[in-house]
Order: sequence, then structure tokens, then C-alpha cells
Amino acid sequence: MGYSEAKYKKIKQSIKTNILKGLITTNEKISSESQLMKEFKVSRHTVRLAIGELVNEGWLYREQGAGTFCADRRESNLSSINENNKNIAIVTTFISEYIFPTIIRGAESYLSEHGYNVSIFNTNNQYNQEEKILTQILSSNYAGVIIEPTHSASANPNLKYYLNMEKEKIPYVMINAMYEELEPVSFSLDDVKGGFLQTKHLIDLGHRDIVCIYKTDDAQGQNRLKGYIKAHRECNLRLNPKNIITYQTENEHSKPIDDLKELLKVKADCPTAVVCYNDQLVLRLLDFVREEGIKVPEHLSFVGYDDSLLAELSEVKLTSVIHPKSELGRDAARAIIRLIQKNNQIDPGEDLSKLYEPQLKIRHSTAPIDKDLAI
Amino acid sequence: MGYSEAKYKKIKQSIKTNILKGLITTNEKISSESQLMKEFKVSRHTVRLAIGELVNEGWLYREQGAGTFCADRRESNLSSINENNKNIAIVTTFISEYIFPTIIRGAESYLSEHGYNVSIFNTNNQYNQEEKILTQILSSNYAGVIIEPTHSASANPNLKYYLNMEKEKIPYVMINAMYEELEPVSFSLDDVKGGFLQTKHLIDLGHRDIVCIYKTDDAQGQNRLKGYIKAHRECNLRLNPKNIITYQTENEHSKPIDDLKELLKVKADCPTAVVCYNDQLVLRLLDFVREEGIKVPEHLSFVGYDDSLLAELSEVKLTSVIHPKSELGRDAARAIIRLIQKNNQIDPGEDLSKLYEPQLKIRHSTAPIDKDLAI
DNA sequence: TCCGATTTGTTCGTATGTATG
DNA sequence: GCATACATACGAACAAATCGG
Repeated sequence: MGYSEAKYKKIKQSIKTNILKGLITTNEKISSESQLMKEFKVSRHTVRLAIGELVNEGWLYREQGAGTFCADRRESNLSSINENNKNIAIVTTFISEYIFPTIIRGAESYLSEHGYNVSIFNTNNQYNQEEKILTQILSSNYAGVIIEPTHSASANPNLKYYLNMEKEKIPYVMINAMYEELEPVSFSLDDVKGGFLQTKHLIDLGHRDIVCIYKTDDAQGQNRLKGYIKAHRECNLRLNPKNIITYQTENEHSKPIDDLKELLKVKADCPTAVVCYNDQLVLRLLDFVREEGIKVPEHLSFVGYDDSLLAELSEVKLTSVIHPKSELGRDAARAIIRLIQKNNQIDPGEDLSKLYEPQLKIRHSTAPIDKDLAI
Repeated sequence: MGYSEAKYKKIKQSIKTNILKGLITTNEKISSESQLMKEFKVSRHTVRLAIGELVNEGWLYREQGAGTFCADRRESNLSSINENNKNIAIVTTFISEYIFPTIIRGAESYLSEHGYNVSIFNTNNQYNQEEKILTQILSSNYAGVIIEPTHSASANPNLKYYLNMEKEKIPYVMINAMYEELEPVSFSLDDVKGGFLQTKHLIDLGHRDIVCIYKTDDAQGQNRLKGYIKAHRECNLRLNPKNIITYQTENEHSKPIDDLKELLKVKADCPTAVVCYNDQLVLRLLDFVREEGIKVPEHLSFVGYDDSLLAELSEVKLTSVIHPKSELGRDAARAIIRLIQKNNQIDPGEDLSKLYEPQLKIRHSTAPIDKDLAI
């Protein structure tokens, strides 16, 4: 039998997970050995091996005749180190994505100025990775956590870990999106308004057939879509369902471009403008439309999102929604320090959260509609 | 059976006594399990129970296939904190610079797979900031450091900190550049060759007046400049001193563009090609030349460096030197873990360092010279 | 206080997998 | 490739402590 899949290790992990999720609290009795035998369909020996190691690692303690109980890890392990605990964890979905470095840097500079260390973690937008990281943070020694939620559009399977963080009095703040059930301190752009601004700008320029292309497995994209729809409603414009293109992390490389290609084929009611999930997507689409001989913005206007480096470096400078990257990072850092200092208990009146008002930076990728130049 | 006379406890006591009597010394092999079974006339399970507890108490350690050995208790006591030390510091000059996130991510993914935490620090390419960070790392609890040297071209005022890290047996590896005095384990691109490739490609295309624009306050830029000169030498080409533009971090926003502007004014012996310090610089220059009505690559060829996201997203796709970003990050991570495991002492024969062979990715920003199209 | 059910503690036997030299 | 050593896993039995009735 392979070591990595050792049964006793699975049992260990399971028990440890339950502790970290807060399902078993200090001095609470865990299942008896015979119960665990049934549950995992293993021999008593195997159960005892698992429990034995957890006892040695300080997670549990045993009392003959009474049972096995959850140990109080804080006292034994942390008390000595705790005073010097100046570690902050920053958890992002994609470190290398183009706007994150700026956010991280904003946070890092503020935190290091205040004597904190910054550890970074990467979920790759995957729940199991997020779980692993939360597990690690909970069993290590962090004073606070700045986290961007994974797959923020769906219900979160790791909710228990967040609740346990609250119980363990480890403050956390969320950036860019949030799990609303938790009502966390959060820092994010008003994405509904952002999507609204993107769309309204084009409507004001006379556009009527506006395609939107949004990634909808995170809350950001879903909210931007809401804003896109809202702008149409407010202007009493008919909304063509065909003009709404959505994609997920999994198919982000193919679907947006394929679907837009399909739309541009039909010359009747052809779109005159496109709002995009972010600047990077715009640039990829610009490549494609250039090959097709479509001119931007004369034939087709584009609005980006994030106002990233790309928006300024591209040939056609992008009209884009300004994302307060660096400021957001600093604000999140300031808030987490405040929470740490206040021992995670702030006055009800003091709302640390911030919803940033988006603004549109108008450059050269959008122009008034010109019917004579229709594609 | 009474607990006080538990067989496994007797075995424990016997082994412990032998160690304390000096009959078994550090790293000496004790009797195998089967020998102990015969000696004490007990089952294997009982022997394992005794040994298991002694392992947990730090008296022994086991090696599968080899045997069970007497542990060095002095060390284990001192390094009991170090056993759990799974923190790696990554120190970069500019976190948000466009290629760093990819390097960091390469390192982070490998390190987190191996159970390490990653802390990041940012020197902003300033010595005093580097000093602050090194101070902090030395006074905290890091198992290893991956660092990009600050101002790598000049003599380093923080050398003592590096020497002290060696004394404290904190392994470090350098990326992208190195302080040669230290002869560190390092991972970097062969920048001389990179600059050579940039230039040689243009010479091969028939260009003779080639401008180079390099940042020379780091070793990367200085080496690329060397490569640029070397390419001219090898091809027996006259080198026009006016064609060498250098700049520093402080004036990177103005000097490159101003100097190039100056050069292009003079119609006599006007350059036909430009090699740049990195892709980002190329894109900024592309903006400027576009305004001037200069076409790329017809009138003026450009070669970038790093093969970044920008090279593929720009309108004119950039010919650029490939930087092994992610691979370099992983390699550095692998090396630091190896150094930690080997307690910073590797065999002289085992050279962990790696100098990456650069390659040129040819895209559309370079073309054969065409005298008829001279600017 | 004692009983009985439950729970952990100790010990035996056996078998097979995996790493080392 | 082989013997040896440790690693994982099953089954069974009895001892000792705890707890509710």
C-alpha cells in the first residue's frame, strides 16, 4: 500500500480538518475508537495509530476510560511565539494575474512599514487549494489574513474554516469580492457600477448593439453583467440576449473569442461596441479584429476594465474602468492592522469596509457611432 | 497486567538507560526490531510501541530499510523551533514589475507543494530597504531566502548581512543577478548572450546602425550591453558611441525616450534598429515612434527582452529574448529546499547554480533592412 | 457502592508493502 | 536480486479506568 494514501493518514487528516473547521472544539470528545473503526472501515490498530500521532502533535489528548478529546493548542504551542506574531497572510486567486502584483505591493509596503511580514498564497481559483491554504493558516501562526475569495460567485464549501477563524479570533478582510454570508470587512470596487459605466459610456456615444463579455464564475463578472443590464434598462434600450457572452476560468482562452467571432459573422444587427471583463481580454480581441480588418474604434468600440498597464501600453489606448489597485491593497492592510490591534472587536459604528466608486478613464478605444462605417 | 510493569515501558527504559550510559552514542544504530523481540521475548508490536515513544521524545530516529538510530538530543533541543521552520523569504526589487509575478509564482507553487510558506519582500531597488529586510530576516525565523540583489551593478553595502546569513547557516540563493564576491548559488539568464542575440539578429537582418537602450544600475543591463558590444566586435562592425543609451532607475521614465528622440532628429546616420532593456520599454518607445509616423518594423526594428505578456499582446508582436521566468522560480525553490535539507552544506561537486541559455523569439517587430524606406 | 457498558491501554499473532545496502 | 529493516494493516484478547444508573 502506498504511503501517501495510508489509511491512518486519511483518518488523521479527517480529524485535523474537523478541528480546523471548528466542528470539534477544545476539550470536546471526539468519536470513540470503535466508532472510528466503523466510520473508516479499518481495524482498531489503524485508528489508534492515527490518534496516537495527533496526540503527539498536540491536537488531541486521551483519557483512559473516558475518551479522546480535542486539546487546547493555543496554550502549549503559541503562547511563547504569540507575542511576536507579526505575520499576515495574503491569499489571492492568481498571483501572476496582471493587477494582483499591484494590489499585493500596496498591501506589502504598508504592512512592512508597520513591521509585519507578508506571506502569500495562491488558490488558483480552486476550492481544494483554498481549503489547503486555510488549513495551513489556521494551524500556523498568523495575526491576520487578507483574502480574495475563490470562485466568489458560488456558495463556498470552505465556509466553516472562515467561521473557525472568527472563533479563533484571527481577523480577516476580503478583497475584490466577498462571501456575503460572512459579512466580512471587505474592500472592493463597485462592480455593478463599473459595468454600468462601461455600458453607459457607449450608449452615450450612440451605440445600441453592445456586446458584453464577462467571466461569470466570480462575483466581479456577475456584478459587471448586472451593471450592463441596468444601463440598458435605464436608457430604455432593448437588450439582445445574443449580445451577452459569458465564460468561466476553464474556457477563458477559447470561448470569448469564438463567441464574438460568431456574432460578427452575421452582418445583420452586428454589434458596434464591446464591453469586456478586463483589459487583457480586450487586447486579445483586438488582435483578432485587426486580422479581420475591423478598425478600432472606427468600426468597433471596446471598453476594458482595471485600467491596467496594458491599457496604456497598447497601440489603441484603452478606455477602461479605473481599479484602485494600490489604494485597495493599502486600505486592506490598514484595516487588518486595525483589527489586530483591536483584537478583532471594533465598534459597531466603525465600518472599515470600503466600496470603491469606479471611474471611467476615456482613451482611444471608444468613439461615437458612425453608421457609414458599419462593419 | 499492571501498567507500571508494562513490557514496552521496560524496553523503553532499557534503551534510554543504554543511551544515558553512553553504550549507544549519537547516530549509532540500535538493535533491530526483531533482535529486540528476541531479547525481550515480546511481539514486534510491543517493540515498536517502545521505540515509537522514544522517537517522539527525541531519543531515537528511524530510517526505513536502514534501522533505528540514536538521535542527537542536543541539536534537537536547540533546533526544536527550527524543525517547524518552514518559512522561505523571497526578496525582489519590484514585486509589481511585469515578469516578477511569474517568477514568484513558479517558486511559490513549488514551495507550497513542499509544505513551505512564502513571505515576500520588496526592496524597490534601494539599499536601505534591502538592509531593513535583511535585518528582519536575520532576526526572524526563516529557513531560507531567495533574493534578487539590489542595484546589482555596484558594490554592495549590505555584504555583511549576507556573510552573517552564511554564519547563521541560513541558506540563500540569488536570482536574475548576483553579488559575485559572495559566489552564491544563483539562477540567472546569460545576459551577455541575451544582449548578443538581440544585436546579432539585427546585424543578420542587415542592420548596421543599431541603438541600444539599457538600464545600467543592475548587472542585467550591464551584461546585455556587453553582449551588444560583443556582437559588433564579432562582426567587425564599427560601433557608434552615440548609439549607446543608458539610464538608471531614477530617470527611467524620461531619459530613454528623450535620448532616442534626439538621435532620430539627425537624419544623417540615422539608426535603423533598436535593442531595448525590456519589452515594457519597447512598448513605450513604440508609442513615441508611432506619433512620429515611423513604422515598425519597416522603418525601425525593435528587439525586446523578457518575452513577457506584453510581447504577445501588443499590436506589433515583439521579437524578444525569452526569459525562463517560471522555470527559474521553480529551480530556485528546488535549490533552496535542497540547501535547507542538507543544512547548507552540499558536496563541492554538486553545483546547484544554473545559467540559463537565452533564446530569441522572433515575431514581427524586426525586419530586414530596406534602404529605400529609410526614415 | 457496586454493576455493567463503554472507552482507552497493553499485548499477542500474522501478513504484505517499501526502502536500504 | 536478495536479505534485512522499517511501515502499514488486519484480527483477537484481556486489563484498567470512567461513568451513568
